[in-house]
Parts: sequence; structure tokens; C-alpha cells
Amino acid sequence: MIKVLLVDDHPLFREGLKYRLSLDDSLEVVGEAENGKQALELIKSHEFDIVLMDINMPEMDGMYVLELIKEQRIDCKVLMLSMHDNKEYILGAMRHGADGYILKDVPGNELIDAIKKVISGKHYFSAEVTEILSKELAGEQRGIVTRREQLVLRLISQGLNNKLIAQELNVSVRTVETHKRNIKQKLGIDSTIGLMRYAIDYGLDR
Amino acid sequence: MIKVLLVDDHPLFREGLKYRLSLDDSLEVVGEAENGKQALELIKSHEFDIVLMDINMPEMDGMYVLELIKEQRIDCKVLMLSMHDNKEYILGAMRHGADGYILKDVPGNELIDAIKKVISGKHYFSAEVTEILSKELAGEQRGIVTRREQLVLRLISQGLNNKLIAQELNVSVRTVETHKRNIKQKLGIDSTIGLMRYAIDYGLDR
DNA sequence: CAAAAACTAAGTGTAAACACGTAGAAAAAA
DNA sequence: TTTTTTCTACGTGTTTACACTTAGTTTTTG
Repeated sequence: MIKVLLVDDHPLFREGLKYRLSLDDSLEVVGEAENGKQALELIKSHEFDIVLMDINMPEMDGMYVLELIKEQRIDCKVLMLSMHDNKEYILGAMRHGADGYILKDVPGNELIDAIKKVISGKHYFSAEVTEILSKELAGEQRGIVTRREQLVLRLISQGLNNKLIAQELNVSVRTVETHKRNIKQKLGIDSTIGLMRYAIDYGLDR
Repeated sequence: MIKVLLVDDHPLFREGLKYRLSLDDSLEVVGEAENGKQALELIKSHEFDIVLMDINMPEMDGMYVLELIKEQRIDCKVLMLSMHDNKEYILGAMRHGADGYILKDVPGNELIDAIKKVISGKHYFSAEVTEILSKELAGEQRGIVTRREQLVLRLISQGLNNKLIAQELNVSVRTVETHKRNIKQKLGIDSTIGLMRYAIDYGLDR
């Protein structure tokens, strides 16, 4: 029996997932959390075979939880669920060692397939995701926004100016400027406001 | 038996809803659509007591379908489901005669309550929604952004700088600056980036 | 360990944005 | 038709952002 932890901030969505998974006899949802914090507590106190987790959540997002799980080498697969098929998320999730990444608009049976693949030790990325990735790789690593750059992007999207971003990250304004310049170059965007739009569109804004 | 039509572009979410509604004996999901177009066809060819519909969908969004249903006086309640608690959406839905508006992150039982209230001829707006509305009304018309200012907001949200906005509107940069200053004052926002966030949050960005 | 990538940061000059005030012309409302 | 609002725009001074370059340090990777 595969023990599943569901992490998503929408109760209705969780209920739906739970129901869908209950249709398969080899799966069992043994835990639910509505944010990263709760998830982390559960993961520390219980054992799960796999965590199905949304990326965008209030109170600690899924990406961070993923990072912690993998850093601490907790023996548990992590399958990221997301509304967004954006590069940054997907690459971010891969960088942090996610075992899979699927979009929320896949049919239920694909989700089950994904879980089983992941449990069997493989990775699973849904078609749209691999599409994005292949495009990314075809471009030979153009556009890979680094961790620090992602942080800067997030702070930009929160409305902070360079000075405040610098304070937040404990670096100089010049460093922030450099990061911004590099991000712009990588993404082919030429204004802060454009960066903000990008960050918001691709859900980096929290 | 209340005949329900589900309209949402996420199969998993639909499945979840369907399951949740199946737990109540007086409800029956007799139709599903994954976009506004499909929904409209179904509504024209079949009879439903209530339509549960997402606002954001590809291929004709829910707001437009709502508009058509109400314009054509189709005898069918419409309960809008949304991820977003933004003013523009909520006010827009009300303006077009939605029978209710609830956020996707409500628990399943609240959704069932909402359906029944709506079917009985009442309106239903979830707590967060009425909160937003009351704030809006309490503000006694502060923050009325004029037509021109709305245009500026939209262009800001698209990532244009002052010069480009000026070109787009055939006015001087100084005028754009003035508009921006006025908008900020009206909305109590003190950065361009904040304006952008506002515009996107409130759906002005297209 | 060596090489590459990422992170840091500075110099210097230019461009854009912002604050605050003011104000005429056009359009809408009373 | 007055009155009010909206749209337009300038002056002036300050702050912030951007371009383009260079480069040391740390971290990651092969």
C-alpha cells in the first residue's frame, strides 16, 4: 500500500484528489496538509511513501518544502503538482530533486501513473513539462535563472526597489543591479516592469 | 433532483467536485464542460438547474458565458467558482447577474450550502467575497479610477514604461506621469510595481 | 584539483522615474 | 449654462534605474 501525503491549499482540490486516488487499491491517502508548514510537521512525525504537493501555497510554498525534504534526505518521493508550466518552476523543482512534476490539468489516470512510476524509482514529468524542458535544453542553457536571481525576481515582483532588495539580501545595490541585468539578458526582457510581469505571470511572486 | 452542470478546465478539479456533490442525494452532475464554448453548447441543448463555473478558462471564459446566459434569460442559476477574490471579478460577476460567487478554497460543505441557497432563489457569496464587497462600498467611491487612468493602468500591467505608454495613448510622457501620480494617490499605492500588481490582481490586464 | 558557474561589487555616465506644484482646455454633470 | 471632473502638460529638482565594463571571491561540477 502506497502511503500518500496530499499538500494543497484548496480543500476542494484535495477532496477531489483523495477521491480519485481512492479508486486505485494500491494507494492510500494517509495525510493531508494545506500549507508547507503543516506538511513539514507531518513529514517529520510520520512516514509517507510519496508527497503530492502544490507549489503555490500560503505559509511556506511547496518548493521550499521540497528543498528541505531533499536536503535532509528524508526517504520520501516528492511529486510536484502545479497550475503553471513555467520554466522556472520546473527547473527549480528539478534542481531541488523533485521526483516528478505534473500539471494540475492532467487527467486522473495520468496522475496515478505518475505516482507509480515515481514510487518505482523513476522520474515522471508530464508531456507539457518535458516539452518546456526540451525547448529549454535545445536553447543550450540559455535562460537558466539561478537561485539568487530567482530571489531577486521574487522581491522585484513584490514591489521592492533595488535598495530594498539589497537590504533584504544583505548585498550591495550594485549586486542587485548586476543580478537584474543578468536576469534581463537571460530572459530577453528589458525593463524592471517587464521582469515584474514575468514574475507574476509565472507565479514567482511569493 | 438538482441537475448540475460543471464547467472547469481542470479534469482533476471537476472529478473532485463531482465526487463531492455525489455525496449529497439531492444533487446530480448531469453535464461537464472544460471551457466556455462547450458549456454554452450544453446549456443550449440541455436543461440544467444550476451551472457551477470557473471564471478563468481557455476558449471563452466563464464571465462571458455568464453574460450570455443571463442576457438570453436562460432559466438556469449560475454559481461562479473562482481562485481569485478580486474586486473586478466579483463586481463583474454581480453586474452580469451571477447568482453566487464562491472561492475555490472553501470546504465542500459550504459549496453544497451555496448551491442549495442559490437553487432556492437566494444569492450566495462566500465570506471573503462579501468582505471585499463591503470594503468596496464602505470606501464611498474613493478610488474611482477614470477611463484614461484605467488605460494607463492596463498599459503599465503589460510592462510598458512611461515613454511607450505615452506613445500608445498619443500624449506626452508628462501626462502619463500625471496619470500615474493620480492613480497612485487614489489607490493609496506608492510604486509602479504596486500599480502593476493591482492591475493584474484586479483583472485589468487585457 | 582544476575549470566553470555563480555571487559579489565597483566606476562612470546616461536615462528614466518620481515628487510636488500649477494650470489651461475639453468633456461631463448638475 | 454654470460647475465640476477629467485630460492634458510643463517646471524644477531629486532619486532611482540602466548600460557597459571589469573583477575578486565563493561554490559547484567534472
